[in-house]
Amino acid sequence: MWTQRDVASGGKDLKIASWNVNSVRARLERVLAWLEVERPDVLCLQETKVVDEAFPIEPFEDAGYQGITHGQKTYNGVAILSRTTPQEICRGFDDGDDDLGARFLVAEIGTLWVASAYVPNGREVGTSHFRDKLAWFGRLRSFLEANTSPDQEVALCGDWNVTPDDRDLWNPEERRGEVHCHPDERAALEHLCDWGLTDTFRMHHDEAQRYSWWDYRRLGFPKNHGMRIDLILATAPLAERCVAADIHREARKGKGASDHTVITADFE
DNA sequence: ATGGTTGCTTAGCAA
Repeated sequence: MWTQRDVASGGKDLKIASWNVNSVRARLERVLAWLEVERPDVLCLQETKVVDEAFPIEPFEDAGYQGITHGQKTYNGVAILSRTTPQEICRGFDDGDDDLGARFLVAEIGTLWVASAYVPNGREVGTSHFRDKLAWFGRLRSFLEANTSPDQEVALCGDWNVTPDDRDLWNPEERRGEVHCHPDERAALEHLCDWGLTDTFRMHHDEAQRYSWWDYRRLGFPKNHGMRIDLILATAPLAERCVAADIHREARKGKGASDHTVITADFE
């Protein structure tokens, strides 16, 4: 697969990015400006908040990307943009159960599998929304078991709506047991990763206080009161090539930002 | 307990 990409990208490296944009139409200029500078090979989007027919695909094509989308009106919505052709593999889990909105899309890019995932928020511990969130992780693992293998190169990118551990939020004591850091959510994420996935950011960074999301309402960004809930997870054959991973805090600055910023992982 | 902000859709929901 690297041979094909060598031709397309002019190098052997692969850069994957993931961004919960909180409306692709509201964020279009900001995302395009970032793409222009960083030129990732693949960009996964979440919370596009638009039906497929109205997704602004042309400006992305003009910037050199092809895209596939899985959207809906008003809420949710995911997309995968790629400098080489992405072949759609699946939208949703195809398990006959309620989709809980447009939250999951898988593409094949060369022989690499890339997914864009928007995990249900869960709202409050103890609610049906929270139970659906936990179940969603199990459904994702079942999907992976049925459709691919940890021996294949797979990148799962998205907004997981879970902090993997206490380093990943600014106020762990205050928030203990609450949504986004409840033990059951962390266990659900861990169980998913036990299938054969690695958090690429933690391969390269041990430090706390590196966040991918800051609350609009509490004006969390200038105080760096946030959470790291956006992750790029990779199977071993891909992870062993991961040479860098980052959170691009600068893309959250200024007016007109999403409440999340963009994250990347680089593979050699 | 509630507030604060943002986006979509237009008063209320979701985050």
